[in-house]
Amino acid sequence: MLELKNSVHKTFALLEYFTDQKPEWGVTELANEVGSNKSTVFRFLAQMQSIGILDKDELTERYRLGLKLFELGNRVQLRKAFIEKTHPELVSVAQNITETVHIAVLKNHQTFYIDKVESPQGLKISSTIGSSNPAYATALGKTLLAYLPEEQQNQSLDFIYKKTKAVSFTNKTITTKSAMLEELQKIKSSQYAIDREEFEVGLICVAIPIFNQNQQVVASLSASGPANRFKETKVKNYVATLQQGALAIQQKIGAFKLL
Amino acid sequence: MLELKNSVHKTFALLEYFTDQKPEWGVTELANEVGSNKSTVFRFLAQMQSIGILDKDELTERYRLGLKLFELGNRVQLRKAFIEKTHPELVSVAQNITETVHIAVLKNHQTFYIDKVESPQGLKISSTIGSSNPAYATALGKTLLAYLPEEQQNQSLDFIYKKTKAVSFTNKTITTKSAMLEELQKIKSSQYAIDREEFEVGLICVAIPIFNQNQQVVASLSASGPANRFKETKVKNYVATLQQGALAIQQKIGAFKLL
DNA sequence: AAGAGTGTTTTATATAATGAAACAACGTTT
DNA sequence: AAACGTTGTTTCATTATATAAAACACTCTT
Repeated sequence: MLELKNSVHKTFALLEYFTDQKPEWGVTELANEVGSNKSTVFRFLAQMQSIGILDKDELTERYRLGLKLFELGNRVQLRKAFIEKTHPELVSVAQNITETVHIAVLKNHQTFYIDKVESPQGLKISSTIGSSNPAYATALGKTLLAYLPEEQQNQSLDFIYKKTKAVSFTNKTITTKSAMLEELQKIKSSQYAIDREEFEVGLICVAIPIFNQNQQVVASLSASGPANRFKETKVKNYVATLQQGALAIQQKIGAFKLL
Repeated sequence: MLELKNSVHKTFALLEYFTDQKPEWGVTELANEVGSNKSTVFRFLAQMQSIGILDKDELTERYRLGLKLFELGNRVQLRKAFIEKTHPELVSVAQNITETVHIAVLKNHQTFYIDKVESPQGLKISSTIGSSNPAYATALGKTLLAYLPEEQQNQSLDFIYKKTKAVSFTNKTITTKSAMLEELQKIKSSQYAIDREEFEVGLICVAIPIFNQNQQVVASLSASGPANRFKETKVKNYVATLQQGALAIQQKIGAFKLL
């Protein structure tokens, strides 16, 4: 707060504190957290409340993200142009596979979840649209990396393995650039990626690339669920269904430019 | 711009210009539109771009809403707590009826669309999640008004018909408070609302209230489509299906507090 | 080669943001 | 019931940031 130069940064820095884990904040509470003055934080929150960006809970007197933000988020062209076209395909793939289906893009070297359709089954993966996971530890991310132009791919891998530290989430996580390069080759030859508990123990994910008209990867489509439901034979069927879905999506999006 | 007191207002006022109709803006263009200085607008846009709230198109050099905003919008608890629970029900209702299904709440005396599932048929209604329509001209809005506590209902109707001017969208639009009061009575006795071309010629919409545990209306569920597909007999079936869906949703949301 | 558009940077000036302190309105504790 | 410890909110002199005109850099068009 203190160090941030301008109000735009401050405004959105404050909004960042409203997470799924902590969706509600009081004035004093938030001021202590950000290390800023009570009255300063109060002004920001009150100003955002007055235009609907924040709501104030009448009972608890605490602030939370408001409908205006929801409205703005839904105006983002990504959602309008992309999700509205692709969502029905996710639904039909999910019905076919009966596992949770995700569609994601690469953003800042991370897997950025754009949309999902949840498995009808009780045991399923919980994820958040609009959030990110490390690309090197998910099938979606590996797919997106695999089909990147060589130069870009190299930049991404250097960022992941050189500039930052690739954390080991499980003992199966791929933690070196050379191992990942090998893996990406495999993915390209088999046309799909699989993540066998590389991110979370017990979780398996299968992913397929989605190309635009110019044969560039723009997104990735996946099915994920508990390990016991992803036996070899089933995976083959899943891949086939995902490929059908990816094809249908490609035809719908045409030359769509994502980022 | 000139008149706005603080940066928070200015920031979001600028974002408001990025609509579905005009999703991309150049610096000079936007500065002229808002009647403000070029360099001031530039700073705001550049600052928002630096944190991902805006993206700059590499080719056109123009700004548009960015992924960060999409991310923030998806964090709004409304979406997380409400839509994720209710969406599957919308899907099954839509499959049953084969028309576009909407769920909406009342916000600032308007019908605020939270979620939708589109009709598989070619001819269908296009609407935008996160946008609003006048409550007095839609079945969704009329349902939401009908079940409001008397005092609140009166306030809303006064706002709609006294403080502001109720526009006539078609010759069937209800444009007086007394006529609307009558209509709301009808809705309460029949348990559903219908909009026969009151908002748009050729468009019919049927809506059902959704109550929380305390018997308060929290949302409304609707099916809408072209007039020729909404004959009397079909409407009865639609209402029955919608009521089933509303019931299922009510059980899922419990005491959920919306606004 | 000049002109008319862009987006961007610079700068003195004007304006808004800041934070300590005081206040109000709660519960809780003494 | 009075004192205390919490909240959220308001005030105001001080400080720092936002502002807009002008200049600049760049890309098309003429």
